[in-house]
Amino acid sequence: MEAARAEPRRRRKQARPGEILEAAFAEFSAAGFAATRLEDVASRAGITKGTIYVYFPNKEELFLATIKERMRPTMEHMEALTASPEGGAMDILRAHFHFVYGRMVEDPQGRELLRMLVAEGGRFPALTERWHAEVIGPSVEALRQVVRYGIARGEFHATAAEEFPHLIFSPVMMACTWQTLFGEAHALDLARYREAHLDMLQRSLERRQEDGAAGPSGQPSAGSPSVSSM
Amino acid sequence: MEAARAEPRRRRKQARPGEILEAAFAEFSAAGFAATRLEDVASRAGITKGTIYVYFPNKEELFLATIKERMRPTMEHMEALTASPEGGAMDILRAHFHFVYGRMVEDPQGRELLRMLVAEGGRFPALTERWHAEVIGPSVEALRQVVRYGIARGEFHATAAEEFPHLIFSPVMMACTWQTLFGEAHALDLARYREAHLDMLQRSLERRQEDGAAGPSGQPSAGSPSVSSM
DNA sequence: TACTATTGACTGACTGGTTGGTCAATAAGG
DNA sequence: CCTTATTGACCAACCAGTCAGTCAATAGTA
Repeated sequence: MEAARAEPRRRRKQARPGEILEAAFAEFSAAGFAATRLEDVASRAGITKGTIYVYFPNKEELFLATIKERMRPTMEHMEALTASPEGGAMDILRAHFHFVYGRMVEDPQGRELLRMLVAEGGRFPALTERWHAEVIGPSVEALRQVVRYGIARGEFHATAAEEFPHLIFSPVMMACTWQTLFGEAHALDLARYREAHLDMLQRSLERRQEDGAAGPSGQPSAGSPSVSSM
Repeated sequence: MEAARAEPRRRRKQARPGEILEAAFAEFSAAGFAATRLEDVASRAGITKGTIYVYFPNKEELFLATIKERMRPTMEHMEALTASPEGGAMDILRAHFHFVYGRMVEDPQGRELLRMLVAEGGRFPALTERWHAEVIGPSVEALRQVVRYGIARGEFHATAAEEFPHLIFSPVMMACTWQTLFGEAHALDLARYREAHLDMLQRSLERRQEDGAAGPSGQPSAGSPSVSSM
């Protein structure tokens, strides 16, 4: 434990918080908030317990910081998705879910994040609210915009998915949870699953003859209308 | 603690285990396994900690018993669903999901059960495996049978939902989780949500002209994408 | 009916181990 | 030297699990 101290001591101050957060994420996601021992977090980060308290005031704040750290990249993607759409609505969904599957389902840390938020949500209402406000809410709203856009341009029919975009997102959540819980023994073939998801989506959203014409102009094949609202 | 001893002391032996399980469910679901104190379980059940150990060997077994107790009714429904189907496949799905929404989404205890299994699954692999073996696995398989039945009778097209019935179930899970986490501040309108779910399902499963014939004889026409079983 | 003996569900004080959090001492720059 | 990041021994609280003892309800006796 005393060997391999090549790092200059002063510079560690920069790196420590990140190292601690990384170790904390691993420990928290393995054992949950209550059952995680700070001594284990410390030893995983290559330090001792006391040092954690130099950078974080207590266990709870460490936990919150850990979650926030992992939430950031997904939050950034959400902003991009909300930007004004162009091209086929189904293509936008395809691209979006490609990112989401990569980020949340295939990446074990993404899955763990979801699991932790579900598991500990009850004890950290502020965290849950923040998650909703900054990730989930915008995500639902962005999907709703895409669906609206698809309806407006005559690509989609007037689907209930406009009211409940949750429906088109839910298979992602299912896959996350499934892989986390049963992945060891009963793993899903994620590539095929994702394609199946998108196929179902297309079939349930696309407009057909019997749906009649849709769109503000009344002409389905008109140019792409903008979705500037909100 | 000494007043109100109307109950005959001897007869309590019958009722105690059930009372303890009920109290334990409330406490475990509120705080999680690790953070739950047996003293709180006891006082909620109107007894003291020692009495718990008369009926359960330790905290872990109490937890397992609590979960198993709540899992039983759903397990029984699964067996019914697996019975040989008749009538419209979509009608069967409708009836099934009616039960499932009532049992898992609208009932707070049903939601809590799911949340607990997700939250503590990592620390109780045996429980997770049992849940998969007795509830989830059969449920997926039963849904698959219904989809297959629908395809065979020409009601559904050759859908990828045959390989991944998870897709048609996933909105239930989403609703459970959503209500548990955000239900306080951002509740879903469950009646509308369920109808939206079923509408989407119907649209994505039903056979259309361009899918070609796929009658009870089981001969899919050329060109129709066949989903190889398993 | 009255009195006593026995039972066993229940209690609650106790223990042994664990862990969040503290802080004086230490060691590594500069 | 002085500064400061880090340590690790330490404390106090907490809690799962134990067990000797209590007492209400019954069974037995006369």
